[in-house]
Amino acid sequence: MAKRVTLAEVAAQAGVSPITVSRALRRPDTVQPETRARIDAAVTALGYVPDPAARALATGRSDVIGVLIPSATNAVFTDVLSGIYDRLAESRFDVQYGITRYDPGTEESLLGVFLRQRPAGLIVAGIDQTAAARRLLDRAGCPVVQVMEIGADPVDMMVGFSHHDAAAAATRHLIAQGYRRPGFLGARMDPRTRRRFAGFRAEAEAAGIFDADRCETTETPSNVGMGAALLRGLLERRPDTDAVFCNNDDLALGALFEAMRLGRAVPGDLGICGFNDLEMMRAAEPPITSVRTNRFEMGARAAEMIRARLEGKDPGPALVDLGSEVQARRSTEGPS
Amino acid sequence: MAKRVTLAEVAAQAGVSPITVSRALRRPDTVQPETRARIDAAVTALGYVPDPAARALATGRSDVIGVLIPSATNAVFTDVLSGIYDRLAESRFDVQYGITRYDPGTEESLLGVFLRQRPAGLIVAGIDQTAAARRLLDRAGCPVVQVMEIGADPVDMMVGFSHHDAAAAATRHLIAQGYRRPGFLGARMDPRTRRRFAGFRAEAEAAGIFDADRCETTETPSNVGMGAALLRGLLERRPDTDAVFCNNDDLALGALFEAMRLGRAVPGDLGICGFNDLEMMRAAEPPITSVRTNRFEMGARAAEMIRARLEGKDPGPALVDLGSEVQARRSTEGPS
DNA sequence: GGCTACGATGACAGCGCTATCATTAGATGA
DNA sequence: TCATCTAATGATAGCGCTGTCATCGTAGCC
Repeated sequence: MAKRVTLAEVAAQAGVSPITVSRALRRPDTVQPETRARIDAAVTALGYVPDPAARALATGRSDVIGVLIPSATNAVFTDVLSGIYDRLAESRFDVQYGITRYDPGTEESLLGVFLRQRPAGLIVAGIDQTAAARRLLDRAGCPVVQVMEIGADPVDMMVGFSHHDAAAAATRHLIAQGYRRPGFLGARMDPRTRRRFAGFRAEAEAAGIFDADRCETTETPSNVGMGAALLRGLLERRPDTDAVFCNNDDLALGALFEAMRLGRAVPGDLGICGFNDLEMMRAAEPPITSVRTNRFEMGARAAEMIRARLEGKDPGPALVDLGSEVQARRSTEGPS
Repeated sequence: MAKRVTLAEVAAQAGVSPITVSRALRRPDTVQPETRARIDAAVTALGYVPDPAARALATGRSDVIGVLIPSATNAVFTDVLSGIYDRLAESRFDVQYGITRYDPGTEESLLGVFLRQRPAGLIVAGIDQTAAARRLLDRAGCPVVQVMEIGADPVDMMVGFSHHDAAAAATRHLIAQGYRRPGFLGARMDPRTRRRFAGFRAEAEAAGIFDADRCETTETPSNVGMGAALLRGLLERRPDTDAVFCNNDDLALGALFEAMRLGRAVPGDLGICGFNDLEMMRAAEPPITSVRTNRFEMGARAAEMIRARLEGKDPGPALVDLGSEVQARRSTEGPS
């Protein structure tokens, strides 16, 4: 256990009072250059590092930025996390995160855990907090960014994109490519998934080709095997389905493998479109069309907005739409 | 900002002194049942939650368990993280994590960040710390668990498996299946990757079929597209290669897609074996052989060991080998 | 009955830092 | 020259909790 060096020891070494050291560290411009130099020398000589707990207690404020995400294994959220981390790594802030497991109740209680630490800022995924959680956020007393989505009535700031519109664009792409009997594969029907489904449905209905029987969904978590299972189920019921919009890329990959097993040519017999545009979509054979979302950027922007607010700079607009774009690839080149 | 309820207020409400409330909360068996009941009632009535910063300052110990992993997006580490999280979510401990980006220097400095918080415990990935980091860990003054690997000379506790042996087993499997000209694909040649390569090499040499020209590696990060590129490169140089052991599943998936593009039948013309056994391996077409490692369990055990130590229970053996096993699937059914 | 032993509770101080206000020295101007 | 102001620094107190020791009351024992 390295012995702790206190402010007072640094002060003694530098021949000033502790409070001056504190100031020199936090607002260097308020102490005379030569005093500061002496203090800096003492700090490095003794290897002083501030005690975050003591600071938190004295200021009633910690340097923790809390992040609430539904899952630690879903690539979508880990990409956002990376973005956050990237912009906070060199700062005085620490990231602490909580996993909600897609459960609003868990989110609510984790929010309590974070709040009692008086966090410097809060980043939460989505816009579907419970009423109680919403109330907690409203009174958080720190910058709050909702990520992943945009919607009306932000708690504070928001950076994301419209899942509805992104799914609608993907559906339009399928239709434009000539597919006329598109289906939908979805797992873990969380609020974002539902909005994507709504986007698919709206666009399919507008084209007069929506068929509820071509929508294969499950509440269980999403993975590649599930994509295969869902496609199999869908094709058993509606063998003439000529394309599928998959709620995410894992499902799309599973659908591709299942199509191979069933001897359905992609894209000739079956068009496949994913969502999120993970790296593997581009590398697949055939390469799979997907909807690119800017996940890393989302986290990065959220972190930047919080930092800007905390450092008194201009955080820019409170609502940032990062958009999305369909990455058209061979898997949706059109029916043969 | 929800106003903070202090211990003193709870004490007043319950008609006892603050210190008794403190005791009732931390070691309930040391206060009389009825006193405790009164205190509990006051706590719930006022919605009291302890201030972690004040506690940390008073005890010189925080409830933070620090986790150091190389990457937040690599499924391997997020699975470990999930395991840790799973066993700590309901406890008084908070997880705080740092990303080393596979850089020993970053690991060292992050270690400093954690240590100054006087963490309750530390979990670090791997056994390849710098000398300075090693020294810090030795003096950490808290339980330390190294995860992902096992090796000689643990800092404190260790839970993992032998990457060398796991790779050797996979290689033996390829040979047993009849492949005689196996190659190796590797990206991001970190220490674990190198040990896996060593395992492959040892086994191939033992069989008298090692060929350095069949080893295609790169220092750049691993992904599916890279798997495809590496296989292409390998086959250009050694077209008669009849199997590949891929350093991870992303590479294996990329290799599968590339084989499809090149018209090489898997497993007849080319056997493919991955590493980690991510879910998608089972769902692929053909299903891909891979080496199962117990990542979630690894995190879970690490967390349990730390908790046991902190709670004065028996943490069990300090070195836990979780092993690994080859999951044989169609992709290595043997050459045609 | 008087003593010890022990369990339950409380008083006090202090963890390391910072907010607040006070003080000092130096600069400015009539 | 003296009053006035400003910048730099210091003294004091306290953030909310817990370690340590003191105190009190009661059971147990001869």
